Amino acid sequence: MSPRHSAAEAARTRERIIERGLDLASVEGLEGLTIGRLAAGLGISKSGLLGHFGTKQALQLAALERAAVIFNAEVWRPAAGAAPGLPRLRAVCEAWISYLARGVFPGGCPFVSSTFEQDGRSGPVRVLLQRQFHAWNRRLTAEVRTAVANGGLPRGTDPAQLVFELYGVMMSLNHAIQLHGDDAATTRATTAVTRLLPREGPTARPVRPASGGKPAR
Amino acid sequence: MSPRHSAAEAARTRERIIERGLDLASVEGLEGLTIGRLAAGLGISKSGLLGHFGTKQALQLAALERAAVIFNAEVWRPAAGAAPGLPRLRAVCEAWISYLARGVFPGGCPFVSSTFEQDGRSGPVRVLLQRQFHAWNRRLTAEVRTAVANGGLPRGTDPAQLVFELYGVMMSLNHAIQLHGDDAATTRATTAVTRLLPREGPTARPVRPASGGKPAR
DNA sequence: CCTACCGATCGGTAGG
DNA sequence: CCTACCGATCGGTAGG
Repeated sequence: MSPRHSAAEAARTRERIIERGLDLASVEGLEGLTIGRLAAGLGISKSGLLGHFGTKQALQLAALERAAVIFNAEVWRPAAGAAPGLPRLRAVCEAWISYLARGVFPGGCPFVSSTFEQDGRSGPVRVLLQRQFHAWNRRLTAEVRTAVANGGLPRGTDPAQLVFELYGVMMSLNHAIQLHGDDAATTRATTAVTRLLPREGPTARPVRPASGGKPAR
Repeated sequence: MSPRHSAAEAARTRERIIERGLDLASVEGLEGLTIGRLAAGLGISKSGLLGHFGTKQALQLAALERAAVIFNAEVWRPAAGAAPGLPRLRAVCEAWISYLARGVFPGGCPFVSSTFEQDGRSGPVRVLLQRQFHAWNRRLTAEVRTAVANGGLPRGTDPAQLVFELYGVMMSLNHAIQLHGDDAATTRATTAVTRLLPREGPTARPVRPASGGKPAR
């Protein structure tokens, strides 16, 4: 009657696969997340591993979903207690920088590695990545709008512009750490964020479209 | 006496391989630059292709060297005629944005795709990438110093900080174009550069380390 | 969860 | 530049 392995054991194995797979993907990319290598690293057979997901693609999707959970726990949750608007934005960026600087994943942020790997492809993996970036975009943009509404950021601030620049800071930081091992970049990222999200409030120069350029949306 | 194919013909074939290989690498990454696929696309045999380079790694290195030549022609050369310092920096950034927006490579800037693919690996390809980024860093940093010296940028500007942030703008732009097909990001990149490299000169707020942070070198 | 296997593709070599 | 081939590894399946 009882199976050789309980459902709970099977679920735990599945967790281990995703965890290890995500670490592997952060280093080797979602394509380098090969079933054979992952199975060998876990001490199980390829078919045993594949039984949990069916296809490599399903494993890739599961790894991305898990990455989102961890990113949320590392970057959003620590900031959730801060006051809405500018304080929360600053807390998010601080946690974001810390997440990159501490090397939560051995190969850096898996979303960064994955996006530049997958952007030339098509299919469900790319689509999921797009949706995940969009979701994070919306969250940040909404928080910027709140900051503008409650006076934390100057009127005239372009939310999409600010989010675009914050992304840049984080990608540049990820790059500096991963390619050059340059820990001084952490300080630079903090400096850049401080200038984008000034403490001083409404008297600071607003982040808005350049005069002459047509406003974005 | 005369070989079946002249040295000139062989050299032209080599050029075609590198050209096509670089396009392929910008989409699939330097690892996805497989000999079989590239050979099939060019209508030659795998061994015929490999004869020009010996190993896949040598092909990858040749592709990266070629990428640097093209990047230089696209981004540095158009700006070389501008006055040293701030005008040249602005011209470089304009050309850089244009290079990304025009889609000179089908998969975006090959240095961006490659750096996030290779940063978890080791070996000559990663080392070359590091050297290429360092060389470009030095060039930009020197130009920033010139701008500070001749009054184009405010005293107290931290060159490494400014270069760090310019990289971020370009990576964010590459990401927005390649993953989201978001052409509005081009305007945002221009806006960000305009704020980092102000027209107004010495009265603008300097890009320097945040107070409290130790100055970066 | 396993062993045993499939066809396809990988980088690379031998020999011409 | 070619054909013909190598061992290794890929994602995945059959059958238990």
